Order: sequence, then C-alpha cells, then structure tokens
Amino acid sequence: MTTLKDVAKKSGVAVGTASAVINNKSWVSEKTRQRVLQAIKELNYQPNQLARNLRTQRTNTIGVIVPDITNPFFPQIIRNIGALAHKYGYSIILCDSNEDYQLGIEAFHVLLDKKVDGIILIGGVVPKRELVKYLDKKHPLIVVIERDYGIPEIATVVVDAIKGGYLATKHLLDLGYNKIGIITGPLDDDDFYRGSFGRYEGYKKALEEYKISFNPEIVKQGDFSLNGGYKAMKQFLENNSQVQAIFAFNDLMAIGAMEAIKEKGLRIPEDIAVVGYDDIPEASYVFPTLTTIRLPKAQLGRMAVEILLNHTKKKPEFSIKKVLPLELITRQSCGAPLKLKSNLKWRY
Amino acid sequence: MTTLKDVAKKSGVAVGTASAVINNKSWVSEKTRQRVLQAIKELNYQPNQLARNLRTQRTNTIGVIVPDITNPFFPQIIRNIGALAHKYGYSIILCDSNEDYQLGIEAFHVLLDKKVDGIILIGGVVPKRELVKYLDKKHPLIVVIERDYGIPEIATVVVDAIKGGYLATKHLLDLGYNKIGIITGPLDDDDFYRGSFGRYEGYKKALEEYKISFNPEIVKQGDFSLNGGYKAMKQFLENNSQVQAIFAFNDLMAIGAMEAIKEKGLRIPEDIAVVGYDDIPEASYVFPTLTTIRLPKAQLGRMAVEILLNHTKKKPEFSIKKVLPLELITRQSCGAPLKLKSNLKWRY
DNA sequence: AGTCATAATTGAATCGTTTCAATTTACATT
DNA sequence: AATGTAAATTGAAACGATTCAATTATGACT
Repeated sequence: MTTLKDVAKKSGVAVGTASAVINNKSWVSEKTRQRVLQAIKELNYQPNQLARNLRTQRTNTIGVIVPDITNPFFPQIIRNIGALAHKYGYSIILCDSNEDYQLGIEAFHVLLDKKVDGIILIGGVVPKRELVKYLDKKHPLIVVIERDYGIPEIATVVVDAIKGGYLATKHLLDLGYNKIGIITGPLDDDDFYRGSFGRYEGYKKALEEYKISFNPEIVKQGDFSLNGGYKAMKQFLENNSQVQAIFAFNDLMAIGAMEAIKEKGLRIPEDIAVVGYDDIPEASYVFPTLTTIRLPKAQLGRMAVEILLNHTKKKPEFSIKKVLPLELITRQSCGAPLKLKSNLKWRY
Repeated sequence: MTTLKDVAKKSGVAVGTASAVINNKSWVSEKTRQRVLQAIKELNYQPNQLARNLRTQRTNTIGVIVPDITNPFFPQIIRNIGALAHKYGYSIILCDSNEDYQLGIEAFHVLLDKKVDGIILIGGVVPKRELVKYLDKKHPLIVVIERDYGIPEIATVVVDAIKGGYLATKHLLDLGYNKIGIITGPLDDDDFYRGSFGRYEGYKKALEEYKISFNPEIVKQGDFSLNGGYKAMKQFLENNSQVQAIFAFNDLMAIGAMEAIKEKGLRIPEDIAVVGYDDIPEASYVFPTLTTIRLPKAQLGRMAVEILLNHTKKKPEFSIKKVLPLELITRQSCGAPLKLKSNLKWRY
C-alpha cells in the first residue's frame, strides 16, 4: 500500500503539502503541485478513504431505509437517489426494513454507527418515538420521503396526500360509484395508519363533499403488499359488503385486490372498479390497466438528495418541507358502474 | 463524544484493557470486565466505527452492483443479500449500473475505494477486461451472481442457464411450435450476449434435438428492459417474420413483447405463445399469466453472501462455483398453437 | 541593502481505535 | 521463602490521512 508519506518522500515535500495538493488547496505553487502529481501517478497512489473518514469524521455515504424493496414503487425512488448521490460523490448504504419496525430501528442504528453523512427514510420505516430520541444528540441530517412526522428538525419531502386521496375518491364518485371501499396501510399504535393518513383524509373529504356518510365497515386494513390487498379484498367479497368500487392505498394492494376480484369471477370495472395509488410501472400492464394516482417518484428521490447534500456541512436552522404535485392517471380499471352501462353478462 | 480513553480512565484501566473488554477477549478478568462494562454504560459509550475501520482495515460492509434495480428480478435478490448480511453484522452499499458498463465500472472503483470487505456483482455489470485488471492486486473477494466470467479467482453463483434455455424452448417445441423467435440480452463487444449466452445455447440445443435448423433471422437483440422487449417484438411483427412463439431471455422483455402482441390485436397463446425467464412476481399477474423459467432468487442471494463471509478473513485457495437448480413454470401464455386447437376467432 | 507583507512549506498533533511486546500480578509448587 | 508458570494488564506504536501553528522563501518597495 502506498501512502501519502511515500508520495511526499518521492516528490521531496512534506506530507502536509502533498495532502494540500490532493485536496487542491489554492496556495500550493504550481511547481510543487506538478511534482506531487507526478509522484502520485508514478506510485499509482490512491488515498485511503478510511483514514480520511476518521480524520474528517465524514464518510461520503448516505443511508437509505426503505420499507419494502420488492414493491416496485421504491426501486424507482432508490434509483434516483443513487444516481444523484453518485454524481455528487456519495454512495448509499441501503437497508430494507421489510415493513417491520424492529428492522427499521435496527437499520437506523446501524446507519448512525456507520457515521453516514445523512439518512433518507422512505415511508414510515422508523416509528416517531424512536426518531425523537435522537434529535437532541448530535445526529446526521435526516430527510423523510412520503411521510410527515411533523418534527421540525427533520426535513420532509411529500406529495399532497390528502389531495391524492381526494382525487382518487372523487373520480369514482363522479363515475357514479357511491359505495367505495378502501384498503389502507397498516394500522399502528403510535403512528396512525403509518403515513397513509393523508389518503384517508382525502377519501373522507371527497365523501363529505358528495354528502355520503363515512362507513367504517368498508375500511379494511392492508399492509401495502400484493397479498395484503388480495386478502383485504377477499374479506370484502366474503362479507357480502356490496362495495361497488375499491380505492387501495397503493398499487400493489390494488393489483392484489384485482386478483381477488377476478378470481371470484367478477368483472373490473363493470362489477367492481379499482383505483390505486403510486403509479408503478405494473399499473400500465396489468389487466385491466389500473387507474391510479401518479407520484413524482424521480423528483421525490432527487429532492431528498438535494436537501441532504445542501446541508451536509451545517444543519439548516429552519425546518424544511417540500410538497410535490401528483396527478390522476385514468386507465381501464374504472368506468361507469354496470347499471349505467350495458347489462351484458360476460365472465372471464 | 466519549471515547475509549474516557472509558478507560473512568474504570481505572488501560485503554488496551478496555478495548479487550469490548472485543471480549477471553483473558480479561471478570472483575475488570464488569468495571469496564459499567463505565461504558454510564458514559453511554459507542465505539467509533471509523477509527475501528482504519485500524483493522475492515469495514463490515459489502458492495453490491445490480444492472437494473427497477427490474423486479433484482430486488428479490437484493433483499436476501441484505437480510443475511445484516444478520452477520454487515451492511450493503448498493450501486445500480442502469445496464451501463461505464457506470458499472465507476461503481466498482468506488467500492474498491471504500474498502468494502467484499463485492457482489449481479449479472454482467462490469466487463471482464476491467475485472481482470484487479486480480493481481490485493482486491476484496468478489462473488458474481448469474454470470460466469470463467475467472478462477472470482467466485460464481449461477443457475444452469443452458438447461433453462433448453427447458423453455423444449416446452414450446413439445406444444407444436416450430418457429420460435428469441429476444436476447444486449450483444456486446467483449462480453458476448452479456451472460445470456447460456440461454442461447440451450435454445440451440433444443432445436437441434428436434431437428429444426437454427434461423438467425428470428433472433432479436433486447436489453433486458420492458421497452426493449416491446421494441424487439414490434420488429418481429412488422417484418412479417411468422414466428409462432417467442422465448424472451427475461420476464420483463417477455411482458414487453406481450404488450406489442396484444397491441397488434393478436392473441396469446393462440396466435403467438410467449415464454419468459426469471419468474418475477409480475409473471403471475400479467394477462395472460406468463409461462417462465423460475430462478431460485432467494438462494442466489443468500449463497453469494455465505461464500463471501466465509472467506472474508482469508481468500479461498481454490475456485468456487455453485450451480443452483431452476424449473419450468407453466402458465397461460403458452398452449398448443391455433391449428391444433379450436379455430374460433376472437380479439381482445 | 533593508524592511515588510504575503505566499509556500513544514511537520507535529490529531482522529479513536486495535495490537502486541513488555511488564506486573496471582498463585501453585517445592 | 523462593521459584516458576500462567494469567492479567499496560501503554506505546500503529492505521493513513488532515489540520494548523510555526517557519521559511519570495518579491515588492523604499
């Protein structure tokens, strides 16, 4: 291993000077700079990052925790985080909490241990109570995507989830569906609906606007997974709940719900319409294609990185919160309900 | 920041002893061990990993490079790598090369720079010529998943891809399809078919067995992406190539091909049958569901980690290669061709 | 030539651990 | 009590960079 000392010796300067060249401090004379550069090349010297990390207490690494890497929504965000971070010379340590708070907390501590320069939390991967414990201490900057903990020291990048929930529900109401079941995220002790709260509020707001009373019996809890959506939908179907449409709080659950509906021999949207949330790529190639709320995935990721790296030297003294826009994407899984259309019976 | 020195002072021992306690070396007496532990607790001491890393030249980190994190095949592997690594106290630095050799090479160098304890390459993310450059130098252990570079110093975990290609093709041949087009991975200057070579061989082997001559005109190059599959299929359809079935070298391209086929108003499998490769979750919920070759994704990931961590202290002196089993999963996208079935015309 | 400000350079201290040769302690044996 | 051996403990030297106060060189100006 060749070290800075070797470089210094070879080029006949002090290690401090060699270091200055590497970090191109302006005060090194051109002559010595060239000499050092030459030695670096000849010795094929690579600075040891570990020594650098120890001395500077920085790692050029940011930690990312995602709730479920197999949910196609997240890779889209991760890709953008990774690409932008790379551009700025940072790497990412990725942790998958598998929708499990315990794993999320563990991951959080690992990242603190590793002295990452910043942490990006995607979704509600760490419970609020755990997070607040670390705010008084010297902690790396934390940015949360798609979850608003309401903690001023933590930067937040979200979409207007209430509007999202509202748009999805309103779309169904406008088409004539009155009994709209919802499949939410996991209910939680101290973090209500794990951040799917906004969608929930939006749903209720739309109902209110259309003077339809909220019916808690057609609210089922999911877990943001395909299977969770499938199972929740099964409950709707078995309970003879008579729902005319379903608003699933993410696309994966929507697709799971569609599986259950098709399995039962019912048609989408003629018998039951479905709306999702996220707009993952799959939404446009499942059958029928899924109407959903599109989140700006690339922007969410990039914005989080921008915020993090802009404040990595010194913490911002004001609280940061960005709200990004979302939009309704209309596809096949919604349509006017049967009674308003032809009465033709046809099964898959 | 409280350091080991503080702990040592507080408990009245030398720092060497305190260090020994932390790394629970057996020769520390129970009495002093307790004293040190007590001090650690009272001071709420956390060892500084960066100092540790520098001193030991180890980081408890493994680097992972994937070709495309938005391809659902990879998150399944990543999850398993991450989970097992975490269990053994390791974190992963994830790099997404976006199917771009240049980015793959950059990622590789970043990982070497960061002094990761090992590197897992998934698929052909780094060209062979780049890899061999680093074999004479002191490099971390490298394990490659789903790609056989044929370099003894590099550990390899693959499936029997020739068998995979063979099974997929044979299945179609058995159903009566004779003209089977294929959509391969990217053709490459120095890395032929970027590791999709095995599937290609298997395809040819099956044809041979059925005495069907190989026709290079029905071989199209894809890029392992949905869109790549879509475009390749378009070519087949526009060229009036008369293919009766398609074997796409991964599921994503197969799904893309299905989109093109459906868009053209043709039926699957009645007009054109499709087989994929990987068995991503989507294969079972697209329409029609996709017949494919299932790869043991969890096992691939876990095996790579096992190999890496078993040899992280000292390099193995023999070359390691594991071949895992795969299987054909039959779903709706294949069936006997039209002439052998009913002649009913029906379009989507 | 002398003075002074500025530009370059030096090298020891530091970051916080682990490691290991040297030393001390404890205890059994004669 | 002396001796020998094994068990505990010590603390200085690494690991390889960055930082910064101190020093030296350079050149402009009188």
